[in-house]
Amino acid sequence: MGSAMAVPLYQAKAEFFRMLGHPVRIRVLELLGEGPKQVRELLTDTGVEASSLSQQLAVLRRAGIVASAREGSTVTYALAGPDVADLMLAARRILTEMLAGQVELLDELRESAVSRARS
Amino acid sequence: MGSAMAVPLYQAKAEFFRMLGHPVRIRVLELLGEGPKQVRELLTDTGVEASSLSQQLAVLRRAGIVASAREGSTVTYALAGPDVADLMLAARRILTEMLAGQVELLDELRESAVSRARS
DNA sequence: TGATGAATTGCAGAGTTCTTCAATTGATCA
DNA sequence: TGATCAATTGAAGAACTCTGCAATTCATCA
Repeated sequence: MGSAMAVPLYQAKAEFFRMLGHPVRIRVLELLGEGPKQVRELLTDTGVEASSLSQQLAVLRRAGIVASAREGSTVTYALAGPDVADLMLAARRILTEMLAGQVELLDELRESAVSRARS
Repeated sequence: MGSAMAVPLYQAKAEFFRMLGHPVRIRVLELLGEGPKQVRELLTDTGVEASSLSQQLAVLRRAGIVASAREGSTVTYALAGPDVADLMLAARRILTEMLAGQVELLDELRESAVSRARS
């Protein structure tokens, strides 16, 4: 404990969320939530360029949120720990609520736009 | 339901996380978790430039995660709904676990670096 | 060994986000 | 009204991220 260069917690949090902030990375994490997957599977499931996927996998690897293992000529990825799966579930739950909230908000906005138009 | 231009869910998620991915925005959300705050309070608590804070508040506002209300010459911000507070709590919990995991991972890395150095 | 397939890395250009300065809006009060 | 404080907006440059091409690594197998 007590490193020479402690990163403030709020900054670590921000970096963590930023790391999650990319559609391909989200998809990969959700796919890995189902279980370990080979890169070829991730490739076909996401439909992105091989090198582009690799770049995003590298981001997740550097963050320590996934782990890769070479098996012969193929590479398999998996979530780095059970917490990560929990995290993805929590995020999904939270986001579903959030998006529901946004829909309501949208309705409100629509409503007030209408009343503004009427006046 | 069923808008003309539905955004894929994983993209909405990515945007949401990206929106969280900034140290000042994280700090603001945590401060607002304690209760509504005036901009002046946020200013002194975060210590950033006024215009910089305003920019970040605008990001949170556009995302619909905070709400602002003018009261005389000052403006007060609050979390836009109870889900948001839950979200922040969940994120904190998750991240604490994650960071603990990272420390372990770091220990492992240190360990393997040492054994590599030995061989 | 060389040819092939799987995955990664390096890199350049396009695009996005951050910060800061200056200008603006809105409210208060002498 | 004009002076002042609070907060926001606009805009420009620096910094960062993303994509896709080309080159590379690593393993397999004829």
